[in-house]
Amino acid sequence: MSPAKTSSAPSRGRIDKREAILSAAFTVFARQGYAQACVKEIAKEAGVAKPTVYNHLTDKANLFREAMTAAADRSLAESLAVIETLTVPRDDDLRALLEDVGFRLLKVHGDPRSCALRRLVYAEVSWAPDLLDAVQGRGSDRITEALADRMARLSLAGRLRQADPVQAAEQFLALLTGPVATRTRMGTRDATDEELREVTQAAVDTFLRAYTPVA
Amino acid sequence: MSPAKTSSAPSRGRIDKREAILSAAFTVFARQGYAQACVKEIAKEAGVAKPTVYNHLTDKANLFREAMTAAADRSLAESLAVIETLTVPRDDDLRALLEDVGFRLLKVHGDPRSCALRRLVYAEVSWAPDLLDAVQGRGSDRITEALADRMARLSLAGRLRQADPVQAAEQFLALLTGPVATRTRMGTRDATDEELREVTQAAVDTFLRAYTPVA
Amino acid sequence: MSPAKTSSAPSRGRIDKREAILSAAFTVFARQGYAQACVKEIAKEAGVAKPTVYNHLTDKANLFREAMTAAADRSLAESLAVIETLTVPRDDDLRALLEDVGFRLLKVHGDPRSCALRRLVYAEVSWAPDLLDAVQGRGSDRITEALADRMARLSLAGRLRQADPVQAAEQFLALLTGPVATRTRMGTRDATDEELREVTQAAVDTFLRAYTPVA
Amino acid sequence: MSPAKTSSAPSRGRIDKREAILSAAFTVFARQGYAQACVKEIAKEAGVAKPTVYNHLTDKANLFREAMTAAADRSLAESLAVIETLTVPRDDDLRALLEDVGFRLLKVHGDPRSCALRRLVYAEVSWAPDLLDAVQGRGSDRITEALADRMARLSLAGRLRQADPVQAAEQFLALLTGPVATRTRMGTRDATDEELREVTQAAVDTFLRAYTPVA
DNA sequence: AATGAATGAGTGTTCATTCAT
DNA sequence: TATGAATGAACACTCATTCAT
Repeated sequence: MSPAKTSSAPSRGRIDKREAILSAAFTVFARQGYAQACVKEIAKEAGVAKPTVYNHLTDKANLFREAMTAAADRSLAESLAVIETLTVPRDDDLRALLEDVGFRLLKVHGDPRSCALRRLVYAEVSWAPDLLDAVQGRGSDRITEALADRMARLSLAGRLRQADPVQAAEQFLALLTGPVATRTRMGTRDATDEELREVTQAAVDTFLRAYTPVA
Repeated sequence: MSPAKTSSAPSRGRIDKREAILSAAFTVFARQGYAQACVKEIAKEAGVAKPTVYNHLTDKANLFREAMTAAADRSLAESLAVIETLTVPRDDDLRALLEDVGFRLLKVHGDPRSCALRRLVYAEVSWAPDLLDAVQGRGSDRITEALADRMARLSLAGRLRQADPVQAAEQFLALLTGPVATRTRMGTRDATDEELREVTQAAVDTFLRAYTPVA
Repeated sequence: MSPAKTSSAPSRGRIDKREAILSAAFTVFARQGYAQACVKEIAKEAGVAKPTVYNHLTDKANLFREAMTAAADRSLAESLAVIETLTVPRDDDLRALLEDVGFRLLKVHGDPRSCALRRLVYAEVSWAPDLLDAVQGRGSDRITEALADRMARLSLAGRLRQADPVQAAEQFLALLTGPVATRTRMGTRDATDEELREVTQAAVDTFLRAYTPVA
Repeated sequence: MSPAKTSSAPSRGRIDKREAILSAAFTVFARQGYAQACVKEIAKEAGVAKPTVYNHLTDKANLFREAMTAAADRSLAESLAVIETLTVPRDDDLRALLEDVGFRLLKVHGDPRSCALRRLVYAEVSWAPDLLDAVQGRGSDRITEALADRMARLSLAGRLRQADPVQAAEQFLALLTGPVATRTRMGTRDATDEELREVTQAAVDTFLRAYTPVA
């Protein structure tokens, strides 16, 4: 049997290799930053020869961009999956639901790969401003929008007061991630689940105090 | 007679030159990032020869650290000066005061040099983790603490409800800076004063809804 | 049935492909020089895949040699065809005949492909000295010899004075091509037909002054 | 005593090093051609480190140009010195004088460095067309002009017939160098002095037959 | 016989750093 | 003390060449 017949695709090997390179690239870039990372090391990490990297991805800069957007897509998908679960609750326990969603968002947000992604964008945005369109455009913005959608539904259902849903979403996210950022020393230290719970509870508490309908 | 005895300090020329180098270094690092910046260009920007940079600051890495901490000190001082003005107001207009302080904090936070500083810390923290001690230690942490002090006083004065002042400070800052970060695309776009006002008002509004005493 | 049996030769497709590769190679080598030319581009120009080039021609160096000798053969044939027309004229107009032959030799000599060929030989002769055997051996030398033959006949016929026919041929060619070389800036600029006519007339004039029988 | 006080110039070391590099560069380029030559080898030949080459000459291409023009200047100076000696002879022996000048021009022309220079210009002119302005402009053209000046004087003195002096110069040079070029296989083989004498005599003979006044 | 994919070797160029002045 | 000059190490990128299909 010839190797790599794991899938039915005609040239699965090529795709696998490309993805292996992108994944290795993200790992190395995350470890060393863009400029310090050298293509040779990325190639070694991916188990291919250096020119193969160039065959597939043209350029160090392009390699960087592709690796970043791939990582951003992964990260976004996880966050959206969490937000998906924020529906209008049947029983009265909105607080528990928000805490659950908030906690899981923080877990995704604090995931090493997410932290590395944010750090890299921040780091290299000055010479590659299109990273923002590729990463923030598919990332934070769409997260805020998705969350705003759910906030709007909660308002319509009378579970939150009438307010700009985008602003509510922004603030909910800010209350979650802001405090965590300082505590994890910008993502260089892991936060314990207890810390995350604590921050989540504080965030949800403040959020509900500000957004619970008065009636 | 030695040159440049224009001031009373024992060797003022030396100090001036050192500061010129540090300032030039921050400018260049901010423009190009650590790895892309080259000492030659920093030296040119400072108006000295390359070896002079080494005479004064031993190392590229050390030069970076010194330039960063100097910039961090400047930035921190500005923020603390703003927080200084957050006293317990005599009249009833706490909201106006918070909005004023918040707005000015955002102005400092959004200053190009502050943005560059944050970006650089984020960018290079992986290989220079002591940057955080030097920058965040003297920066965000002390800002949060200083703000927490004032929050505590407002609570004691009955102007805010009883609550953990550190948490209140963290959340106040988060409500301010979180939404601004996404809107300015991580500091790569300037925010208009109107945007800043709007975010400030929303932040203060939510903050007061959550922290006004119930009585 | 194998494809491309349009001709009677046993495997005409193969020959066609080989010639396509050689022609493409000469074009690319002429455009970029040996070292700067890359096999990939030659393959693209020939409309085949890179390994096909290797299948047919083993090596870059060999590809070069084959392309060069093919081009040299083409060029030589043209020159010889011109010299063929230099017969002993029946009427008295030797001058007109020489001018005609000279002009047509210059046209062949100044043809872009001839210029490129000369440039390439000159350029790469240091590492591929056998190019000279392949190109000059079949080129200039045989041209001189062929021309010397006709000079000898003209002497025998009493139309030129008694002299070493090889020397006469050499000098005739030198008087033609020498002045043209400088004027066309070594073949990088085209010479107008007027310029060529002028040079030819001067060459023939000098030649006839020197080689007309005294009687 | 400190080293390199051989001359009075303030920074003679720098100039020496630059010239050493240029000379080494010409040697290596002549041996290997532009593309095959590698800067590392040039540096080794010059006895300096590779970056020193870049400090002095910026670029491989620029290094090439500078080395070529320097060599062209040397070569031109030698030829002009020879032409300088072609004055109107007092006695009747114009033939001997022309043979002497012609022979010495051929020696210069056939000098290994001159041959290498011509080969390199021919080789690389396609990507560096300004080489022609730098080399032919200062080279062949000025040689032709200088020789034409002397031809004009000889005509005025009645030693040559009235004729376009530029054309006479061009043809004289062509009659000398043309035959030599083929015989030395484009400068890859040395010509013996006997061969050179022979060619010179033939050239001068033909030239005088064509340009001696009829009277 | 022809190709897509992969590779090892090698090049130009940059830059932090040191030394002699 | 400040500098011009020099260097060693490193890196992005290219290309001729080969193998499996």
